[in-house]
Amino acid sequence: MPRSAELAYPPAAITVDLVVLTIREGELAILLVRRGGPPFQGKLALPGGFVHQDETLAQAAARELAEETGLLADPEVAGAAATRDSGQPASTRRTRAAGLGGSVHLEQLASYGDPGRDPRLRVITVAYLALAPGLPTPRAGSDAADAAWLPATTLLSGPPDALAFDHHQILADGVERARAKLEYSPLATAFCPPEFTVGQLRRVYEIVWGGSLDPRNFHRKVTGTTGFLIPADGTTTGERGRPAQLYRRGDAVLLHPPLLRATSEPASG
Amino acid sequence: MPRSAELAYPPAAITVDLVVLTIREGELAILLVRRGGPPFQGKLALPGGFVHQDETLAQAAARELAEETGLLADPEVAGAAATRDSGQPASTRRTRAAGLGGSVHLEQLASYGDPGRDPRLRVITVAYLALAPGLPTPRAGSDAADAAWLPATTLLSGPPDALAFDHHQILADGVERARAKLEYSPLATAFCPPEFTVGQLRRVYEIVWGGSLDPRNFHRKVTGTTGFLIPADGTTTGERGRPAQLYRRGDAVLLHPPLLRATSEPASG
DNA sequence: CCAAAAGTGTTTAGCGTACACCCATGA
DNA sequence: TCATGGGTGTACGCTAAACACTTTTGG
Repeated sequence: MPRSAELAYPPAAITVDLVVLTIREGELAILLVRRGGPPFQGKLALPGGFVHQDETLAQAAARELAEETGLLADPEVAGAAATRDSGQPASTRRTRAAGLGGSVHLEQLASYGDPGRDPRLRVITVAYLALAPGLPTPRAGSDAADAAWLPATTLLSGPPDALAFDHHQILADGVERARAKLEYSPLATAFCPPEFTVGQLRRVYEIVWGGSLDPRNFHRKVTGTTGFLIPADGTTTGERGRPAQLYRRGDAVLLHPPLLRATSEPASG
Repeated sequence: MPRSAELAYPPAAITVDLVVLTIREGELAILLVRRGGPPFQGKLALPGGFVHQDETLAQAAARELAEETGLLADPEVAGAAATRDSGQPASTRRTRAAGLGGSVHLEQLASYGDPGRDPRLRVITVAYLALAPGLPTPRAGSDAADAAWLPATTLLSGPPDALAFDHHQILADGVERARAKLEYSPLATAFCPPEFTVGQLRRVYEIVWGGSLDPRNFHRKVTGTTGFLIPADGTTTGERGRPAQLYRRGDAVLLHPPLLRATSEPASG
């Protein structure tokens, strides 16, 4: 009857870990840091850190994201207002304004708390998934001197112990979440700059899903889904081929009907 | 730089809370307990408790579920093998064999950790969603003397402070997860006994989604989706109308294509 | 002119929807 | 015989897939 044992709880630490995905050089890339101390010294790991006493989980994730990338996040879940940049704890780090995308998509992924996942003490980590437009610099924030973008698919097919802790599993869950949400949400626009073309958006789908889509049908599909895309003024220029209409992401939060990947997908897994 | 402050972490407690859903008397019902002590004394709350030192989050959820309902769970996420009934901590509670469903669907829902959600101390709770076949008794486990099944939709439309803590939000998230997963997964079978008819399955969809479905088209749809249903020997008898073929849940984990609710759903939310 | 990318039109096949219809049982 | 629920057949409309075709740029 643990219910009666008030306040007598087993000690544990709470951290947030970030699966930060972007698209770089035609590949799905993830932000990783190299650990400077034990455990798993020298190994690659997801960026993250302890949750402070006075902040929500979403605020902690947004703070870590700002510290590692200099990007401002736009949390979607848990309803917490973590976009406010005041009330930050005294830190020498200034949260740099978002370079390309205005704000980054940030949502809670899942929690991981197996005993022994951290050899030092019981640590429960709440993983967050962040999607950002392609960042040109391999390391953005000065706080993340050891941060680097690595190809996500290469890591996924590699050995699980290439990453510290259970971060390989967290990465796999994050990529799978992103792949799934492209189907029924306008999440792909989070990988794009504020104004983008249908072709750019299609390339996002192709890279994340790992296939090819018919440009003509894709164009009709996304432009025909109300709330997905809003035409912006102007077209591309200086590119090869015919100039393309620019779009902004619409206010739709769900796609009806969804874009389905691989109709030949087996019904049983 | 919290990274260098090893082991100097803010103290917090980790709990699991359960959104246990079933279908009783033609309604979606949730298992709630009445709190016997502060805070929120006398209020209804989700069943739950502290995570023990030597157990995974999924194991903690399965243990709490067994203590509250006497049902054995079948965790699906986080890959943890919590189905083993050996290695349980010394407890006077025997996990009673599942009465109707063999095992209960159990999956991680989300984590909630706003500062102040528990006035006593910082508590991060990992919520789990459990789906069970209709239980005839309003209270199953002797450990849950104050447990009762309440209509979920009534609670959802009621005031948020009818439940303790942020449990109204957790309940809402759990119900929404269940509703969404009926579309693209065979999850509805978790509300059914091991052998069931297409009509029973359809009633699950109608109750959870809150509408009516064409019995003829529903029948063709679910029987035509490979891996969803496996015909069992025998048919129903003693019921009104023509006897119905019995089915068992298949091994499909995803439904392709999904069953869509409300084609008239607005594209923007 | 040619290559490349954007965008439109058209055909066809598959699926969801609506509903007519038959089947098998209890009362 | 009737009511009730199970199950099949069929016509219609919408959508996705496939692909021919035009448009508009850079080289």
